[in-house]
Amino acid sequence: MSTVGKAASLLELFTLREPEIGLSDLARKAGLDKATTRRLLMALAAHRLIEQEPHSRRYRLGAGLSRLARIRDAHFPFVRLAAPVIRELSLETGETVHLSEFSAGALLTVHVELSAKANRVNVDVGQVLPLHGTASGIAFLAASRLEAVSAYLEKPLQAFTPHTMTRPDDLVKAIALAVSRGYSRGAQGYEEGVHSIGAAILGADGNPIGALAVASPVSRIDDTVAASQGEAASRAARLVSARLTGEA
Amino acid sequence: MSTVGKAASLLELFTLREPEIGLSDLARKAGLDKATTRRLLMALAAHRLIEQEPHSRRYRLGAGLSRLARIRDAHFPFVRLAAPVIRELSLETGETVHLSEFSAGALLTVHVELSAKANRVNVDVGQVLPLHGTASGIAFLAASRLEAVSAYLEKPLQAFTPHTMTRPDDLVKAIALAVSRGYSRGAQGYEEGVHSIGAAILGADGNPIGALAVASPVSRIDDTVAASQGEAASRAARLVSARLTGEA
DNA sequence: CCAAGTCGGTTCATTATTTGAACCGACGGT
DNA sequence: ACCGTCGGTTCAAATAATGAACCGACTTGG
Repeated sequence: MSTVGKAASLLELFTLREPEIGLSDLARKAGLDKATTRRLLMALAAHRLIEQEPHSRRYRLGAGLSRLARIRDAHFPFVRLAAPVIRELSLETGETVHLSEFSAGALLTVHVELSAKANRVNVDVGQVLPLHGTASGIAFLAASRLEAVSAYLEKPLQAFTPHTMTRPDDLVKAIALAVSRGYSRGAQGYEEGVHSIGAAILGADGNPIGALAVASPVSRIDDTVAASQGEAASRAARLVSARLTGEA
Repeated sequence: MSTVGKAASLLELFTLREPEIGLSDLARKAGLDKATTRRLLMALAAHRLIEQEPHSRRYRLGAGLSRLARIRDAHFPFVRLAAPVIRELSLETGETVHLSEFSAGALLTVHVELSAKANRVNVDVGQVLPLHGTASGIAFLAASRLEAVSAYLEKPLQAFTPHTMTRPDDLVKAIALAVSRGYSRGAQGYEEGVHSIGAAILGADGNPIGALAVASPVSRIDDTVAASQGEAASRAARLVSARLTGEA
């Protein structure tokens, strides 16, 4: 792996659950030498992508990241415009709703609004969703150009649960159904017990840039509920798309 | 420079004014070879820190940055907690107010609330403020441990305008004054025509972690106005500090 | 309609940077 | 007093980064 890749991997070790990590721990988790890890951290710190807590000497993500994220957000206000719609959809359905953005061949979860119910689906910001295993992904593929879909289906597809669709034929059918309905429906393709309704969000050029999904415990879902969630999700996705392209 | 440093420099080329940049342009601005630049970009893109617009083939900051910034913000909610106070202070004073966070020996501007007035001071998110040339910096130093101040004053101090204080003695006096008043006052030390009132924001351990400042055109300021801005800034900074440490 | 300049992207021999085992001193349990 | 681990450092060996030259595809303008 390139040195830059290693440095980026270090950044990715920091999570909501573990936002501060010591040097040795970091080296172990990254599979790098301690000396190497330290050099990388110093290089990152020089650009404020990493900070070191002066007291405990542990490392954490740096202020430069907030800065860069703000520049990106000002130019590409995906989360900012979508967040209120996501919240509204979560309130309307009473379920967890998450927003994801296409990046490097997969969907990256960038915003989550959790259900108020005790029995709910929990999704973490930062989770990477495969296109073929999630409702969001199927909805995304259904909105993609045909050649992009074919290219994706040619690669081997990993199974995450016994229910994950890995045969291209099955996926083509699921995608066709999503196209006709305007939303996708999937259950337990990525995690057991989770039912999801997905809808794609389109950019100015008509190509999909992300997706949103309503995630519920399977026990709470029947066809009627699914259909109503589908309508709501589809409506929300169209609203976000419209706002992104300057309409509405 | 380390390879990682070069990659980080590439990220820093993206600004609010120029959020998308082509390969050749990027290489020129960074002073790197085109081939090198491309390799770095690919490594960054693999970790979603950079994206490439499929149509124009230009590069922009990636979604991974939003993700990392969110993790950092959840752990260290500086901007999130301070933003409403900054806005309030801006409305109260009618002037531009900016918030900065200490990082790697300087203050990094992380949030700005612009004055509604036509003649106002403009500050950009991302601007790096030196500790000795700005009111924010003096306020920060005034709240720092003495040894940290001495260490900083030992290094040579760059002059940004003819008014920049570069003699350690002058700075020690300015810092002492800021300590006694609870806020700092400075004019044109960093940019001509700008008057600033700064106040430090303290973390849980009592050490400063950043600062806020009210920035006005010098023409609008007299001692009375400055004193009232000082009181307001000091109050706002204490409120942010309290919220950060969980009080209030 | 062609020539010149640009763009994004690629190649591969040369070169410089990265790497990691061993080693500090300091700290915290037992 | 001992052991393990911490953050951090060193330097010869190994590996990854580098950049001049080259592509084909577009734009521009004479």
